[in-house]
Amino acid sequence: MKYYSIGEASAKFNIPESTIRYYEKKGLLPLIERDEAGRRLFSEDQITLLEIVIYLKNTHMPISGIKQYVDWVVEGDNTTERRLEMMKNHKQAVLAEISLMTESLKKIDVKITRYTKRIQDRKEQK
Amino acid sequence: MKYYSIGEASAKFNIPESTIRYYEKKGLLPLIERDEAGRRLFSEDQITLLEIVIYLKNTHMPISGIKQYVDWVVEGDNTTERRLEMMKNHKQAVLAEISLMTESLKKIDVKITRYTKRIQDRKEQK
DNA sequence: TGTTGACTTAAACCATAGTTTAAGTCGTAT
DNA sequence: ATACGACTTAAACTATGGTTTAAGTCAACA
Repeated sequence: MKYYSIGEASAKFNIPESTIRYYEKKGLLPLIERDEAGRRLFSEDQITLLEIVIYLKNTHMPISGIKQYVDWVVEGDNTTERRLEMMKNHKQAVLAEISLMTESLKKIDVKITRYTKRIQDRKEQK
Repeated sequence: MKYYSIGEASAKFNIPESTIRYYEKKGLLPLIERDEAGRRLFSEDQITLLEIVIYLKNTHMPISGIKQYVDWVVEGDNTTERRLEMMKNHKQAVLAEISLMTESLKKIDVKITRYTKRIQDRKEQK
């Protein structure tokens, strides 16, 4: 079974080591083993969990929410319903945010069109 | 020409008055007039600018970026090219962010499917 | 043997984006 | 007259999500 150092985990996901340490301190990465020298050893499972943490972070779940999720994962199978509920709710929140961004982007596109025209008009004026 | 009070602007966009005051202090809402009592009076144009500020905020442009944009608007027509450039760049950033969220959401959907199956299986087990 | 390079810690520090507080001024409705 | 609601300010405060610093350990390579 392969173990990853913090440097390897950092490189794999392209996030700073300091962020990984911060996540561990916040409880998002529980039960990390250490070697004799006290260095973190990430199992495949923990790398997978880190990946999930990153997906949740990418979709703007707050640290406190990710922590709750991870706590439920550690607690085991009897939290499946709660995790399902949470992920469904989160999905709706993410879809709402994407909608808001997409709608706002339309207005930005209006600006792009207007500025482009203005610049064109000025060129033709010359 | 209609003027809006801060309360009306707040209600129109459903954002706290304190946020509007904060935006003004940060330079996102320049040239706001005042009545004799010192109360803010928002013109139609300024309401429109506030709307743009909100769209940019909805798409996660930092305050400093919005400030730059507003400064260019105030500076006038000779900043059209710079504003166009900025909006184009911002659009690309927003599209990238939406992509990242959409991709991450797929992984969350995998979780939803897995948890749903697990719960179904347990029901059938009974 | 000594000096890199990869790691460790706790604690301080930082940026961002507001929110809250406290004390005060108006205009109007009772 | 007064009390209420809508507004004003500066400054302090908060939350969030890290990043940086300083001092140290350890293994391997020259």
